[in-house]
Order: sequence, then structure tokens, then C-alpha cells
Amino acid sequence: MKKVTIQDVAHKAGVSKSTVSQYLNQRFEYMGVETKEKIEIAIKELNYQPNILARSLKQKKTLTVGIIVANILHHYSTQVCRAIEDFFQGHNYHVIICNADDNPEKERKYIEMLRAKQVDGLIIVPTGENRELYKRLVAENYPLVFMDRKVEGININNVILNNRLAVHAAVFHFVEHGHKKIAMITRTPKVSVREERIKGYFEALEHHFLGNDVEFLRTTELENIQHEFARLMELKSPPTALLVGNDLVLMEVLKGVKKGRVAIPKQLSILTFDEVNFAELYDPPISTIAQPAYEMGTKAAELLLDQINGKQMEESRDYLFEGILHIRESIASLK
Amino acid sequence: MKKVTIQDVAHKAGVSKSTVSQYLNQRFEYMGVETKEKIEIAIKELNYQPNILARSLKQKKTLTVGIIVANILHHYSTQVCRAIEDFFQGHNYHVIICNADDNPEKERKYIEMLRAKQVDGLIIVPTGENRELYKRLVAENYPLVFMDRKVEGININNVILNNRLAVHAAVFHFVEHGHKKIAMITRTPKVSVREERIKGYFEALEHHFLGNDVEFLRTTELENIQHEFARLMELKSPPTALLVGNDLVLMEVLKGVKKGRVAIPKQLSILTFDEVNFAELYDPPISTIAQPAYEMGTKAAELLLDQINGKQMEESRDYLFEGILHIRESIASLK
DNA sequence: CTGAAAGCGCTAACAG
DNA sequence: CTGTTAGCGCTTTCAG
Repeated sequence: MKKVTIQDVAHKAGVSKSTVSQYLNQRFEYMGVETKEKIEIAIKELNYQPNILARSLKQKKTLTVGIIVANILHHYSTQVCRAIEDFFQGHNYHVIICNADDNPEKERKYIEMLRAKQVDGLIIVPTGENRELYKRLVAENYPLVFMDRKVEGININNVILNNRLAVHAAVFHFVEHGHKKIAMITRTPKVSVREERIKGYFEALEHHFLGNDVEFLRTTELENIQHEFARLMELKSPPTALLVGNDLVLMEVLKGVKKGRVAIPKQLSILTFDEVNFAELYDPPISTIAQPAYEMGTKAAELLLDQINGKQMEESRDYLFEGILHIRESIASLK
Repeated sequence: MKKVTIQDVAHKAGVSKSTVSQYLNQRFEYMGVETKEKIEIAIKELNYQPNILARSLKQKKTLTVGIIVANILHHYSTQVCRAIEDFFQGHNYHVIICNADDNPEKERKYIEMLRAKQVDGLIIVPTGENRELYKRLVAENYPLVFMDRKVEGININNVILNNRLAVHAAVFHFVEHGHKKIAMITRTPKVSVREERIKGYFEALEHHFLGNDVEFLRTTELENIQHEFARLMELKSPPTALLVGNDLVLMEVLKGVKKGRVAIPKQLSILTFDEVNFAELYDPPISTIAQPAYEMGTKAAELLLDQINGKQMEESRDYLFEGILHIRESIASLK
């Protein structure tokens, strides 16, 4: 498994290292056509592959960017990653994807690892709990874009869903169909998304004069979702409509639906955030608020590339996208 | 965004580069405790991060391995990746995951990219169509393990499911429940898995004297699965049981089930390869043949690490794992 | 049009 | 116990 180096190629072709380097970098303007051919042949014969490490070390850029997603199990994350990959592929960059698994410690390690590997920039769906580290990156002016979640006090480009608006739309849809007892279930609001959604939820209830029944809002860890859902349905006056925080929460809710033999949508109408691959196949088909994940990923990638190239036009700011309602049979009309 | 180098640290601490390097590599046996402290402080103050690129260049190893999966959308792939990551994390290696998207061209590019990045080894779920490239890697004695799919004529460690056995078990289960018309639907058999499964299917039919109705075997591209499924159910004598090739095929079949209003399991019993996250939630719950994906990933990782460390004990060979039947309500008894 | 030489940031003998 | 030195494989002036 001997590595063949540029030196070997040069030797075989009877030229110097630098000439081979020229060749590799497509600078053959002033290169003799036969030199070129000799090099070509030597490379083929030796099956030479340049060592990117050495090149990056010299050039001080790796043409590689990193993505760290909080949790790759979300359909949203995979979509976003795909978009970013597609974008950067077209710009001759490599992309390294890391999954923090909702674990701030892992996130920290990945950030440090990627920086040590000298990636040229980072797109992060932050866990939100490494504020100091984020700050340091921003202070160093390291190319960085956040997605999906904002972190208080960090001045950075954010690509996010307009969560409040999305929740307003969801609640409005329920109200239109005659629902008055509208609940929401989501994971514990450690990150901005969930906070925004909760805020939007209360705003919407208020706007529709539906009071502000704290019992109808359930926030807990994923493991307890089933339990909380059961408790929700055991209320003396249970909700007739439920807004679900994301695809993973939905899975738990549906398990609860099954266990508790809750009739959807007769007994309870359901609307969930995020696209779910089996939404259409479930009985009844589940209504969703999809995020334009691919577009959002592309936007984040563009912003990052601009930063890398020092072409950032404006101040850092939020780039808001709108949720897309897919109304299916999981919502009953009470009118 | 100035990069701080080992030189800067050395300067600030008033020692030489090499001493700092010693420190970084935990060789403080013979290091003065105050030297150590000075370095410690300098690193903190400068917020120094070693440049892995430079280190790897020198050491001729990157402590990084690559995984290339044929299609990350398979639940199997994500499980496997997780296992491999967990394993290597524990051995201080980094893992880069790439998704070939069932595209041999992409696969080739990723292999070349990862090699150029000097990863120390590769675990591949091969598309099967880059035989020459695979061969070259093997010839170079490059650390390499294949998973899930064998490639004819490549002498390499393979970690795979015993597909024939799994299909035998599946057919046996159907037969036990009185099924005689057992169909199978899967993607076009470009890779060994599918071939093995088809072979196993015919073997099992023969063994149970069920004849060899070619009409009951459907192999086609993912896009045509729905169509083929419909045709299967339109036969004058349609099957009563169906074995589904994998989770993605299942999605298509279930769409077909819905469109064609096929009653599961009354009209058709279903058993699918691979775990599916909503298997339990579907109505009726879907029976599956799970692969011990996590164990398989771990095994592959072990094999790779041994190769990297030159500790490969035996000849390359196949490591077979057994499928795990999860029988749920999607299978009716005809007795 | 091509080659010599310096250097990217780090490690690894080997002196001292 | 610490510093000097020589590279890892590549790119990049700058001569020729």
C-alpha cells in the first residue's frame, strides 16, 4: 500500500515536481504538449492520487464544510443535509455531516473536530447549549450559519421557519373547523423553535378568544410524550384538536393513540409539524405543516459560501421561511 | 480569523515548538511541571487548536475512516452507521459518512475523495458496479470491508445477512399458516442481496412443493413497484402472501395497497425485509424480517480496525448474520 | 515553457 | 528535561 507522490510522477515523467503540480492544477497554458502527455501517462501508470491533506495545508483551505445537525432522525435534517450537499457539490466543496444526537457535549466535540480538520465553514442546527463556544466562533469571524433554531444573543445568520406564523395558521385552521379545545404537545422548550411555537400558540388562542388553558399545553421529554398524551386525553374535558411538535413526537403520540384507542379524527383531530414519510399511509392520513427544508438548506449553503468568500453583503439576520399546510383526513370538522 | 499555530504557543510559553508538541501528545514524563503549566496557560489564552491536517500529513495517518452507503434512506443504513460511529468513537477515530444514492458514479467519486483525504480505511455498502475500482483497492491492500452486498470476484471481508436462510424462514412461516400462493416483490437484482433472496425464494418454494410460478416474482425499479404490485393483484389467481424486498419497496407496496383497496391481511398477508419505524403503527401492524444491523455494523468496524492495525488474523471471508422474524398481524392464517 | 527552493503546521529522532 | 533539525506532500514565486 505504498503511497505514490507527486515526486514519483515527476521522476517517471522526467520532469520536476512543480511541473506536475502545474499540470494537476490545470495550468497548462505554457506547458509543452509533450510534457503534458508524459505527465498524463505517468499519472495513469502509477495510478497517482494527489494528497489533499498536503494541498490543504499549503493552501490554507480545505474546500470542505461541515454540517452539524442536532438530531439526524428528523426528516427535516436529512432534507436539509441533502440540499446543502447538492449545493456545495456544485461548487466543488466537500461536505461532512455530523449528528449531535441532541447532545450538547457531542455537538461541542464535533465543532472542535471539524475546526481541527480545518473545514472552511460550518452550518449548525444548534442544540443551543454551547453558547460560549458559538460566541467564540462568531468573535473569530468563522464562517457559520445557524438553521432551524436561534440562540439568544448570538449575532449570526439564521435560516428558520416562521414558527409563530405557522402555529397561527394551524390554530386558525382548527378554529375554522369548529374546534375550541386545541391542545399542543411538544418537547421541552430548550430551543427557540419550541419557544416560538408556544408563544404563537398562546397568541393564536387569545386572538380567537379561546382562553388560555395551560392544561392543553404539554411539554416534556420524548420518553414521556406517551404518558403526557394519555393524561391529556384523560382530562374531564379533553381537547378535540392536537398540534404536534415534530415527527418524532408524532411517533410517540401515535403510539399513545393506539394504546388509548383514541379515534382519529372523530375524537381527536391531529396536525403535526414536519413532513412524515407515512403521513399518507396512516389511517387516517395525517395533516402536516411541512417546512420547505430543501429551500432552507440551499439558502443556508448560499449564505455560508458567501461568508467563506468574504462576500457577505449585509449584516447577519434571520431568513424566515413559511410552513406549508397539508390538510388531510386527520382533521374533522365539528360544524 | 487568524490561525494560531504551535509556534505562537511556544513563543508565548517561552519554550520551543517541540516541547509544546510533546505536551500536546501527552508525553510529559520528563517535562518540568512549570514548563507544563506555562504551556497550559499559553494554550488557554491563545485558544489554540492543533491543526490536524499538519499532524496527519506528518504521521501518515488521519485516524479517520469513511463509510459509503448505497442509500442512506434505508433504515438499515442509518443503524449500521450509528454502530460504526459508536465503535470508532471509542477508539479515537473519526468517521465520515457518505451517501452514494444508489449511484455508482457518486460512489466512485466518494471513494476517490475519501482516499484523497487519506482516510485510514473504508466500509462500503457497495452499489456493486465499480468492480475495477474495488479490485484496485483490494490489490493495494487498502483496509476495506463490504457490508450487506457481496461483489462477485472480490476477495474481501463481507458482513452480510444470510439472505437465503431468511427467505426460507419467511416462506416457511407463510406455509405454516396455510399459504400456497406466495409472491415476492423486490427491486431489480443488480446486487447480491437480491439475487440471494430470489434464489432462496425459489429453493423454498421447491422445498414445499409449491411449484415455481414465475408470475409471483416481481422485480422492478422503485418507480414501478406500485404498478407491478397492481398487476400482481390483478392476476386471475392472485397471491395470498407477499414477501417485500425492503423498507423502501414496502412504502410503494403500501401505497398500492391503499390505492387498490387491498385488505391486509384478509386478502393478502405481508412480510417485509428490514425494520420499519411505523411497522407497529400501521393498521394492521406489519410483520418484518429485521436485520441485526447494529451488530453487523459493529462487526464490520472491528474487522476494519484490525485491518488498519495489520492485525487481520484470517483470510478474508463472509460474516453471516441471521434475520429476525417479527410476526405481527399483517399475516393471516388460512387454516 | 520548466526547475529550484522555500514553506504550510506539525512530529520525531537526536543532541545537549 | 528541552531545543535543533529534518522532513510529511504539496503549491508557489521566481529564475532561467
